[in-house]
Amino acid sequence: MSETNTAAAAETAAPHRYTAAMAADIEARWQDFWDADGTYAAPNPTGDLAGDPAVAARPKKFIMDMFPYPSGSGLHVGHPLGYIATDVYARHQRMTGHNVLHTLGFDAFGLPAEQHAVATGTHPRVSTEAAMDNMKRQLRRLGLGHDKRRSIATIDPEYYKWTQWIFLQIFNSWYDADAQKARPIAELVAAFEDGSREVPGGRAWAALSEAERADVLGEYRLAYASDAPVNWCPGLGTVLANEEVTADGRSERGNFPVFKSKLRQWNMRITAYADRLIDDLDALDWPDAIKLQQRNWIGRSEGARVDFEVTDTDAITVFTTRQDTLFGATYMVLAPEHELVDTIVPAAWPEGTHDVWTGGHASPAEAVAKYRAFAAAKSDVERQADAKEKTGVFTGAFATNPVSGEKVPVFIADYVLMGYGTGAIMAVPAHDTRDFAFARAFELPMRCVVQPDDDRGTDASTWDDAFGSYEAKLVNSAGADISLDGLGVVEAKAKMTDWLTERGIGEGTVNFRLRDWLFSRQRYWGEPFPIVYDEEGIAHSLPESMLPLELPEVDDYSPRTFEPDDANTSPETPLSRNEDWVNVELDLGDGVKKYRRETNTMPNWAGSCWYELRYLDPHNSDKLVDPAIEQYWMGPRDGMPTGGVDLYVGGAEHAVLHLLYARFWSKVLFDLGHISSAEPFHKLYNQGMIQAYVYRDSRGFPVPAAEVEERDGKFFHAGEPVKRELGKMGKSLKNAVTPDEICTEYGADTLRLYEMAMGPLDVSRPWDTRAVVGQYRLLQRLWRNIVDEATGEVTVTDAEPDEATLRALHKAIDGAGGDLAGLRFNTAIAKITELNNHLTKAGGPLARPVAEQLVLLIAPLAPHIAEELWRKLGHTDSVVHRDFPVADPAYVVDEAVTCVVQIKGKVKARLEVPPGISDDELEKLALADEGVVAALDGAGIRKVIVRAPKLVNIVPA
RNA sequence: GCGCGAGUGGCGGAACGGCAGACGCGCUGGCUUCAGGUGCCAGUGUCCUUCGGGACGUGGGGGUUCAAAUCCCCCCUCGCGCACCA
Repeated sequence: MSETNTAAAAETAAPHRYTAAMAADIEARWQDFWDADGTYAAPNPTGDLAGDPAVAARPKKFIMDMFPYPSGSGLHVGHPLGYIATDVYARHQRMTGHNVLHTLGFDAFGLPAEQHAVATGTHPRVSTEAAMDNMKRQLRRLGLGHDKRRSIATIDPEYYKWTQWIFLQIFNSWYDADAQKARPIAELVAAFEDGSREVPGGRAWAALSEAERADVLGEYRLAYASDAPVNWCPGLGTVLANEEVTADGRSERGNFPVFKSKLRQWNMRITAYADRLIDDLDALDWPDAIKLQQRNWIGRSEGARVDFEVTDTDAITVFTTRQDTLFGATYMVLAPEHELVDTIVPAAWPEGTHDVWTGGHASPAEAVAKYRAFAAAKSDVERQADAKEKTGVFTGAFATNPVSGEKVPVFIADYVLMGYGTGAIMAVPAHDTRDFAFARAFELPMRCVVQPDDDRGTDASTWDDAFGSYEAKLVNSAGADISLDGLGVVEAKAKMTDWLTERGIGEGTVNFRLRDWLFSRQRYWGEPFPIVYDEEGIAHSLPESMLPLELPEVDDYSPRTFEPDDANTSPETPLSRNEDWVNVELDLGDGVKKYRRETNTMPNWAGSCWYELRYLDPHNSDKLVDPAIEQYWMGPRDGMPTGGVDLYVGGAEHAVLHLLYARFWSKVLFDLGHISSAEPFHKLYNQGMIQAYVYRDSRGFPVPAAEVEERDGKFFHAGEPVKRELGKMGKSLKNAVTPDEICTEYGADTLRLYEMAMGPLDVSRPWDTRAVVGQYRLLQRLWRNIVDEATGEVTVTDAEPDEATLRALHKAIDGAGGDLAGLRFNTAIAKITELNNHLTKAGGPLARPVAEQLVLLIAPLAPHIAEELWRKLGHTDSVVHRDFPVADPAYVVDEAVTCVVQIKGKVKARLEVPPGISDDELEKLALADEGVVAALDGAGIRKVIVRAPKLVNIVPA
């Protein structure tokens, strides 16, 4: 259908038919009304957003979407799926006695906005604000019931003042491992001063210089600068967090290669919270898949540290989860970057060193140097690609296996990563796939120490792969001081750990895959760090009174980018070009001094780490959020021990980025007493993606989907056959459909219904513009059931509704109400449609209560038409705050139900019976039924199963 | 490779272990209309049918059960996540 057709229909059809033009008029009027009326304002218990105390006294519901990134290309119909869903849910909750907070802000700092700005030559603030205005217009057209007073944008200085404030809270805190919580750094300083805590290094606090003190504190702060290797992406000109690097070593944005580079960067000590981030998942109502992803990302491994002596003074410490296999450790591997490598390498190869081990090099020093250079030159991409081929070289050194006393060779190899564990492993080739492959390549001995449960035997040299099962018993594991033979893996681990601990050569320990969060970026479009450096280079935090530290206006905001493949480059921060801003004279409490500002900016995750809190109290200039307000909306309560947002809807792609960072910040703020909920989001729901067909021509290029014609199941564009596949919706695939065009064609209520009716919210499914008309017809029939198309007058009567109609009505109320509360919008719509079809078929004017309940029933889904009909029915208030209909149980059951009579599970007869019929009575009726008697054909009856009133199953003898 | 999740008409999808295919699209026929479109009414899983009805049917194979789309085992296909993490 085209726009002209709809317009033509409007001319020729009945003058008061529900058309796209009428929908547009109704929708615009009610959107204006809601804005003017403040219909969706949610009252706070106190402060500038306090309101009706009766509403504020209700149970609260805080319903949130993952806020959008203002993209220059605007929205397609896939974007608002989640926003419509939360809006429908919020409206239903509002109609069932809740004080509902529902709003939407913008996540507006970050790379894409900056790239767009660079590409178009406009300042990111200008292009971002234009994009936000456009998106606000598109979203308003959908009739979303947002409390607009609470909307925020992360780029507003009044917002990022508090992002900076939280950064300073984190900077000025340390993690007290004994108390298992963050505490102010001042308390640590006090403990150092009074000697209640020993200063690392053993010197007195008073004896340390200011720089030395800063270094010590840097080891404790939850936000700290360090020189650790980071992910450097020359193509983007910035460093990236681990979470922003793909599995094949490329940047998630832009797909450029990423290199490991030692650069001084800011980090957040999220690893201090690793245990709590795992443990607290249990209390959250999140999809299991997301919880699992977070658990895997944090990667908690229980195992042991073990020391292997190499020289009289040095030992290699390894982390292993298989301390039970220590007797099978036949060699060791250090990461190429391991600092011990330099000290253990001997001057010459030991007598008779295998050629495979030396790599053909004349001396260990040469071999190691060559291999290190080889490994360092590899990008992460290459390293991934080469994962199957094991490379490495012998260091010339031997270490002592502490349990067998055996001398084992020490290698360096890039399959051992410096960033995990201790950067060193004991290799047990018989029981680890990677060690097995390496041992094969380097002709190293393998010793079986866990008896395989298959028929491969205990001679590991004959095996095809390593044996890693835990369901087996230890063998060949008896030494002078300890024997594990005959023990299961679990017992053997415990025994070995105890033995190591007693000897002081190891201990049980836990390792995490999670690394600290790299928090600085070399970009312009982000929050500046509220940090300055004095002339000694010591970092100082700005006092709260100097916040917000505004992003300076600059002429050149472009990042300095490089050849994507050139690892020998280093980042340059755009802010550093701005000498006037960088060099400042400030009084930080000890007189005016010269300082240099930090010129990195925060990653775009910063603003989204805490925005739920600012929705609560968006205009508070003294506090992040008023405690009473935070307590009301976020505080722990019955059934929700951690507190948090009641429903958070968004895509699953944020499983380990935003959702992990936000949980971390919540925990720090909670520890420091600023908020009452240690978790930001109690219930998380991942909506599926709206997919779209992509049509490609013979060269594989996408052609505009709107211009494709279908003939006999084949597809053509401009006469040429094209291939159809299912993909994402978007401009690049030429298949984007915008909400604007659907609103113009049918109206926002139709769009809302269609998106909700397509299928379950959490499942992805293809968009089909042709099918939208189905929901348009529903609204037309709804309208026609209440309004005379010729006169525009309401047609309801004061006559009593008939029994069948009441039953249809109350069944729909019962079913749809439960479905809306359970986010099952597709079946809710099906039930309302069924009711409406019943009413249409019944014909004649509706009884007033039926019409009114019908309007209230559909109000959460199609709010504009509901408001209009409600007004036409003579009401002067809005449906938004009306009570959702309540089903009368007397009418929810049918007058008569169809009972099926089965013989051996196959339906043979149907009986109309009263719903209250007893099992005995039903069985008699069933056995007396003619069809049943005929089907049984005189056969005896072995058993009869009766489930009154719906089923009888007869099992013949 | 490891770990999750999903396979139901032409399509999107419904089905507390109890009538498979609700609801919608599409399609077929009819009414309205000069006509197209809109709107309205009826039909629409497959096969057979003497038009009463009957048989088969939820990716494939096995099992549990009076009864399986639903629970269990094996296999196939697709999607997602992780991926040298010791």
